[in-house]
Amino acid sequence: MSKNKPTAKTGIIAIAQTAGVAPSTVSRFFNNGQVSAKTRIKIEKAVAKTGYRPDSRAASLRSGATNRIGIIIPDAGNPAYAAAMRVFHDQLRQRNYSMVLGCTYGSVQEEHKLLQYMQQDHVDGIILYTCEAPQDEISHQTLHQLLEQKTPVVYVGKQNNLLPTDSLGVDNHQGIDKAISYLKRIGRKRIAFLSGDVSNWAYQQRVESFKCAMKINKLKVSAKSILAKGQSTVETGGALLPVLMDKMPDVDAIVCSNDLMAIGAMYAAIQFGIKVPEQLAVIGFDDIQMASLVRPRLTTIRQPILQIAEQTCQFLLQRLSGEDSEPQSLLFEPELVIRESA
Amino acid sequence: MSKNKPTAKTGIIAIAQTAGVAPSTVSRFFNNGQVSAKTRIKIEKAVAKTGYRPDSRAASLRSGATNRIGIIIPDAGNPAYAAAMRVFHDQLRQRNYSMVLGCTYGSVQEEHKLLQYMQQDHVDGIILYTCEAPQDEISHQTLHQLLEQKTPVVYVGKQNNLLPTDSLGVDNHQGIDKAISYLKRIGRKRIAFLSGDVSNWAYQQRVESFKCAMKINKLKVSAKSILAKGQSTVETGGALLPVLMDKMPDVDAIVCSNDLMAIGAMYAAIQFGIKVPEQLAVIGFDDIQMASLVRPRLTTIRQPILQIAEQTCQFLLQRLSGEDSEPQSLLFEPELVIRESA
DNA sequence: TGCAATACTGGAATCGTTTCCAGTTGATTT
DNA sequence: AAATCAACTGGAAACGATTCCAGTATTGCA
Repeated sequence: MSKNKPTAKTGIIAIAQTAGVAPSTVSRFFNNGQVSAKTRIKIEKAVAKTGYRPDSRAASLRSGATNRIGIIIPDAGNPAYAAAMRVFHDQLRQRNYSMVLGCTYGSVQEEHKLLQYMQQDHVDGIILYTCEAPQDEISHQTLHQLLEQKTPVVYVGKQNNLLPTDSLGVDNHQGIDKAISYLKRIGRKRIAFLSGDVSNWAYQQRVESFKCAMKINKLKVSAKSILAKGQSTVETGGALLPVLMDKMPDVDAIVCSNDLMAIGAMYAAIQFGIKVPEQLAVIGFDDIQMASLVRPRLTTIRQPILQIAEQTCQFLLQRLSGEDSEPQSLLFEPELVIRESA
Repeated sequence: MSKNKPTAKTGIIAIAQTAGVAPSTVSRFFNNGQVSAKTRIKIEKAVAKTGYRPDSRAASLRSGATNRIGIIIPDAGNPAYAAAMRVFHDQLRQRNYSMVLGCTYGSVQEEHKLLQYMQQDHVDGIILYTCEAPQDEISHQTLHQLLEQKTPVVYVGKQNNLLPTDSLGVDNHQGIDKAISYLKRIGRKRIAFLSGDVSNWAYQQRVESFKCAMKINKLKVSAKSILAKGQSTVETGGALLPVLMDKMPDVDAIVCSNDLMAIGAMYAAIQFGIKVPEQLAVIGFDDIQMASLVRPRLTTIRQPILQIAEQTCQFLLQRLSGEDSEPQSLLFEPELVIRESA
């Protein structure tokens, strides 16, 4: 008839029992709360014996915080994003956040699914290199809920003026314009634009900027001079070049929506016996490391990738520490770095 | 004196109340359990009204499964790992797993911390591109616990014969040997080896393999011919080349522990006016995409990166689906792909 | 119409923490 | 020596789902 408690086999309660203290005390011990030296030793002994570690799910269920940051990028294989990832890692890990990564590969649906997942998973914050154009708004409601439950989201690549989020990006229009002006200045007139899937809004915007910049510079732009399909990779760049040459044989310059494509296109051109930059000037976008490693070195529109990534963390960390000011927005100026390909 | 329940404001209970059913029924609804058409509609309506989504933390606390896979790699910025990441993403997302990424940047301590974190976070499985050499075993106990609580871990890059885990990797020794033999065949004799930090076991092993292969090929290897420091990047490769030239001015070939370093070293050499491959042959390791994009194209020891990554998922998914067979181990054969740099 | 089998459903216990609230202790002050 | 205060501790109620068990409709079949 003894009323012996069934001696828990697991968790903080087990530790508490073998240490001879209350569960709440063990909890305090782990959360740097104050415990007397005596109990500290007792608990340490019990922990060492059992190899116990607290279950972060239970902790976060009760406390609310997960110490997890969701990061959504289009493609982990693109060096531009990989470089940003490194910055995130350095900044976040040291503050004891872990990162949940999702890649959209240009799919707006995937982007939305990822966002939903992260909502259910209750990440503490989200960094979003979005693909979604302002008009589709597929993810709008999810984002809205996220914000409502005080999960900070920072937008990289576009501004979202429908939602109160921090955002930052690069001035695509200005970048493209610098490239076109330069090309015109060196005497190129028949300029084409190569882009990957315009399902990625940033790329779509660059296409628009191209049209616009051409107009401003009083250059002719036809349907034939814009190609946009496939993934934004070296391979696609290489594949698109011959179809461009076919449609527009007299082209004398191309600018691409990113460096990967530019490199692919440039090498394809060279393989066709076209001289770069003499017969064909090539300009990329991003200035990834590879741009200065290819031969001829790639002239490109530089985005301050690292700087953007750092500022992104800055914004996020501010919100995470409870700051509740107006949403901030930052637009970086791209710079044309002239190397050998144009 | 009415005994009115306080009408929950949140969670599955709230939904249950507004739909007029029991919490357990709502749970069944979300887990594709069987619910009658009538209740299904009621619940759907309630869900739509409130925008409710289940909290995966609570779910996983009770059910055990998190649907989360931990991935630990040395460096997300290295294209070799980025390529693998893409494979993981494709394989795992489609099975509804999400990925928690950690980068160790060659730190064994960080590797251990990441592992501990993942244990506390109760990931369903772990893919580990380990840095740790067999002798340090810093993470051994954590790994042991993980395995004990039935969390499958698959090792990439080394075998761990102390623990019952699946593992796979590439035969470093064979790869290096192929390179050295080839260099000897084309008449190179004064061969040096450039590596990044040997805190990464794979790189350390490649250094050893180099010494060994030189011996086998009856070539002289001195302390001066092996340089190993810094991160395994293009920059380090570039920085190490001049110090090598200083120590060993008559060197006529170098092999590097990865492509990034090889590319850095190669360009640095060219910049010094050294002709590649005539005066200096350069061979890399990995065969990342960049290898065929630099000029001269890089001769390198190819690892079947994608194939390894796919097989890794295969192993993991098998374990995840409950398979309990003997640990498997797979060693891939590297292949020397001869291009222009050697 | 009656009876067994089947399909749903509700209630309560549980997962492993944190956190609030109310003691208990021991030291310090008057 | 009584009173005040801080430091520490224990107990119990959350957090939000899942899951078992038992109970009630519904169906099929004779």
